[in-house]
Amino acid sequence: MENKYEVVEHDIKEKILSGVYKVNDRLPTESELMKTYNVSRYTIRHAIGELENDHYVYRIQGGGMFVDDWQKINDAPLKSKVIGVITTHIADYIFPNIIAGIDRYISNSGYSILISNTQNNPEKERQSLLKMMDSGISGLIVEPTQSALSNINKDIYMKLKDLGIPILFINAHYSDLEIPYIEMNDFEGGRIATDILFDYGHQKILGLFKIDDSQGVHRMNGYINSYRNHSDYSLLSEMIMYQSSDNMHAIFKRIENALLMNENERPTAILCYNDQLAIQVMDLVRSLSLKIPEDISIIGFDNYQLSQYISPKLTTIEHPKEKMGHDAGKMILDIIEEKQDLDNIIYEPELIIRNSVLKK
Amino acid sequence: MENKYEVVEHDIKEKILSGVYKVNDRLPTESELMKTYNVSRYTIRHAIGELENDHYVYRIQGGGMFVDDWQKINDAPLKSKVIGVITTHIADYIFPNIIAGIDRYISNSGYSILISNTQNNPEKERQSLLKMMDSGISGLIVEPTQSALSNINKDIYMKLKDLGIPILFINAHYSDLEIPYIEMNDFEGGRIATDILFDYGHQKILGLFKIDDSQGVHRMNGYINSYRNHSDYSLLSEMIMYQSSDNMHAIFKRIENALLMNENERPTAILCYNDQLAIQVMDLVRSLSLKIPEDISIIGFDNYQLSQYISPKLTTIEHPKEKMGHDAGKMILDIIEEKQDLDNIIYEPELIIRNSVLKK
DNA sequence: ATAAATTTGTGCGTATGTATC
DNA sequence: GGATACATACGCACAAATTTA
Repeated sequence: MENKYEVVEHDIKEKILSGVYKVNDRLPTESELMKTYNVSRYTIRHAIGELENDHYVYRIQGGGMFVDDWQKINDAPLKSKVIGVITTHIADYIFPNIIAGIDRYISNSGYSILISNTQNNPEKERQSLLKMMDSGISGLIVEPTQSALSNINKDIYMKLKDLGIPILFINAHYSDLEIPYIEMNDFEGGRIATDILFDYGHQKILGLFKIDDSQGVHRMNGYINSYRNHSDYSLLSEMIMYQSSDNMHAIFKRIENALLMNENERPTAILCYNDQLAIQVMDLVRSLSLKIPEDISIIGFDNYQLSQYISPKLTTIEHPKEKMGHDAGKMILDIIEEKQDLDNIIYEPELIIRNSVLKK
Repeated sequence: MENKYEVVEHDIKEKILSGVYKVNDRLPTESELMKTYNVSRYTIRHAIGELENDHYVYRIQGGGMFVDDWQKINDAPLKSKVIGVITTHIADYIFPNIIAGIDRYISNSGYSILISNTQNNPEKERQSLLKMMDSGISGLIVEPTQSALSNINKDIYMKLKDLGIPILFINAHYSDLEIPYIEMNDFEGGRIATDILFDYGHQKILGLFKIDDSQGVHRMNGYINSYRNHSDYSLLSEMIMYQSSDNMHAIFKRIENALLMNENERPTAILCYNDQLAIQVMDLVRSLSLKIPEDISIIGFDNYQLSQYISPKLTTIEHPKEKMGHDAGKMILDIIEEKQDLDNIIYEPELIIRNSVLKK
């Protein structure tokens, strides 16, 4: 049999849940409830006390009793309104802009960002994924680590899908997972960057590509495609591929060797995997007493903020950054709320012409 | 005054916490407690009821009252290993470096960062704090918003302290809260930056200060202090104070007017609140066909990454950024794990001399 | 195995304290 | 200041579960 206080408790709780009493509505006074249910004041207080513990009611001495924000408080531990974001770096390069774009969108819906970085290490990516899984996130945005290599964390991604946590990849994706993604058309970017160099009369174009992420591979393939359309030269001698695990000192030594060839043999332009590399290469070129762009033209990728402040200003391929973050935030919330997968987004590249390329 | 039931509650709770009553020990019966504390049964039941809600005690009808496994239950929500970080911006200026420094330290201990920004708006700071409170974070690092103005969120900070969530301020602190902080010695920074301009022979130094955060106020006071030591000129005509809510167009107009005075009257140097402002001011100076540093010398604050890439390279006061983040991460984990407050950290300023200041 | 004693749970009446309107 | 409403507190009675004789 239900106790008296339980009858009162359940009846009032039912009225709150069904909307008869809405959030911050004032409940009847204790005296009124005593008459309504024909019980003592103790019983009313006991019943309301239970509801107060469960955060359905709050009481103000002298003021009255009110309906608490039970939906928010009860949902909080389940639907924490947190989006996990895993990127290779947090503070460097274009990542702050991407993260800011995500934040700009999702914070309007009351979401926060739980951030973690992988430092380009798949083992760290794994640890980040496990942490995210424990943290009760509502969705996850990941920039894959070494996306061109085999994906050691497939099991975790599958597990997250099983748990009903939507995932979205940005910048690149693992081809063996059916997970939506937002990225650049990097192949096309590599192609048009190389095309413009050929159009400007360059014939030997050194390509520098990091090939453990798929951006680098696609950019390289675009470069190769353009090269095949414009030139008879063998590619191999004019392309340097590297992985993030490589000793960068040795890579720069190889670039230096290419630049130290005699004037007829050496490249007149360098296509760099990204702006970060391009800025380092510019320092190297200058240290060899070569001028940019008179002796060597340089193109980068991503339109890193610094690119327009260095001298000469760097010609580069645009990366949407903030917009990508914004779109990623929108897409992950759409998936969370509509529970439906949406189409991938691919941005077409756009060349930003500045002063690091010479028209011959 | 403490109510009777609170006296009983606290006394029993203290005995549980101190180990007089251990987990699953049987407590004295209600009758015994009535005699011990010389109160009614109602009061005993009220006291024990509170302890039951907080999971310090469980009761078995007919069986007795026992000590609950309070350590496990109370620690569970704290186990989230997440540090909240609230800053004015996420992607801009020096904040990515600070955040990266925090991450570098705390990720080694398995912690993640839950990030939120205030866009320099105290109301947004409030929302961020409330979100953090709901998210079960273990600690909180906050860069105060408009720290020189009255703090509308004191109640939330107090609540967080009550919940046992350690808080740490960086860059500035609210003076009406006893919460540890890590910041620059901004007064000294303002002083030495102004000193060097006087040492270099400048006599009229325009000071530009944002005064709704305490960094700006301290830098301004350092400037004033140096000015008093070096000059007879009235300060007021050579100092512009503004708040983030001000129309920056109007502020720049005032700077322009100061620069358009005839050569004997106009300032020969400008001390800028931070590098971000300094870079904008440099554009303004150039647009008036004045040369830096030949006509106008400029000093900023914070050693923003861009400062060494622009032309001329900006002379500025160092801001530790990554180190501050790192130290903040270490301090918040120390507080969490050792449960003891530590001393504040104040970094002494260091002048970085580049090319934006002329020795006259 | 049963009954009695013990202990907590439910419930009422009353009185006084204190915050709000 | 007065009326109202929630908070604390005491005493009593009976119910229900457990322990003990």
